[in-house]
Amino acid sequence: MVVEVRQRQADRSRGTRRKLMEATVDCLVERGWSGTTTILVAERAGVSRGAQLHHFRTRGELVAAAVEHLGAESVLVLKARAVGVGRSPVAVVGLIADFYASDLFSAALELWVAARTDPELKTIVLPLQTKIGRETHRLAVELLGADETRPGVREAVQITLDLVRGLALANQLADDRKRRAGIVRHWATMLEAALEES
Amino acid sequence: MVVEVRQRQADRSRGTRRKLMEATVDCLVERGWSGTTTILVAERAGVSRGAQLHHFRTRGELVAAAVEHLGAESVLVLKARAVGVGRSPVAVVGLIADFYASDLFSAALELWVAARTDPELKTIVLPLQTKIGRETHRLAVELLGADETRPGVREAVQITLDLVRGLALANQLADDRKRRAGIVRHWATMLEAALEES
DNA sequence: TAACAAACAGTCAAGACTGATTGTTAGCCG
DNA sequence: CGGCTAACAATCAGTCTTGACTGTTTGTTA
Repeated sequence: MVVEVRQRQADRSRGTRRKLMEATVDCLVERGWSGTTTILVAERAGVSRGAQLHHFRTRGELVAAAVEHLGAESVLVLKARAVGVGRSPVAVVGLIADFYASDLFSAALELWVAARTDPELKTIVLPLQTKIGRETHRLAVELLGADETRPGVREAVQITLDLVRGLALANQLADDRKRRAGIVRHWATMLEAALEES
Repeated sequence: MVVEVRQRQADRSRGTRRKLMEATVDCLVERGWSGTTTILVAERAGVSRGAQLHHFRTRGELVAAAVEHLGAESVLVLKARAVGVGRSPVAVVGLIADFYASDLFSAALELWVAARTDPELKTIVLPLQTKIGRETHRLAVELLGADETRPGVREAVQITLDLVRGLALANQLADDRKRRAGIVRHWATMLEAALEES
């Protein structure tokens, strides 16, 4: 019984933390970095301010946790979507481009930009960004079935990722889907050639 | 005499406004959007708070003016740098990529991201962004000596611009110059092929 | 069952930011 | 020379955000 109850408590605790972290991400998407206040997060999470402060003593702590959460979730989402996607360059580039056009990226972008001028945030975001960047690269290589030992292939994959980030940027202020699709298609063709080139 | 003095006054007024707008851009670069407070801007500009409020009654007014100023300056800077640059794709792509890696872009990015969740700012930034995007595209076409009537050329130029924006993003948190140079070189080769392809 | 710990709720004071109000100076006009 | 206006200065009140503090409920251990 003792163990069970402890489990129940731990579960609840974890649930509350999760709700807070997810509410933080939601706020980032809806209100942006400066609009993400602790009060708003608590309200959105349906958690009292006291409970919030119990779990995350400062805004920094909350954000740090949210960043980690966001990073983990991003990778998961991307991998999940990758299941069942064709291996053709168009499909793969489209997949990644669409992912970068999602709300998750908007939230990440808010953190990214804020981290530039916020040292505390930077120490959290920078290493995570590096890690996610690497993982995304690896996933792209895998999905494309690319052979990185061949000359130019590694660069082509890098171009793909930098390009989709640029496209994602253009998508922040207005719906850029149509233009994006055209560019994705065009780049996919070039990428295919680069991958197959002997 | 009357006219002269009026002129002197008008000059001073314009100078103060300019100082305020430039200080706003500086603050954006150094402190980010939420760190750009009216007080800080006034201090940086060496202008009293009263004078500031005299010229720009609200924060919104100040920012709107700064955005316009930034836009105009960006185009000028880019065009100025373009003078005397070789017409080879490597040189042109490098030029644009370096420009997007400058402080001016950091400031623009702050506004860009903030505008996503700030309707007032959005109404200012969006049209200007469209305009600058078009001008940059035109400039790139001109510098590259590209013939947009040929198939794929327009898309190749668009890819170039979206790519450099993606690269600029990666450059925000850490100095990415080395990696960027490699990608620029690689893409320039692909671009050259795309432009010359009959 | 009594002592204790963890989760949670509500209140409050300090500090920051914005914008409004009031006062001052320089130069023109009649 | 006195009134008048534009530019500028200084102060102040209201609002928002943060995090500290105190109290309450629920669960745990001896």
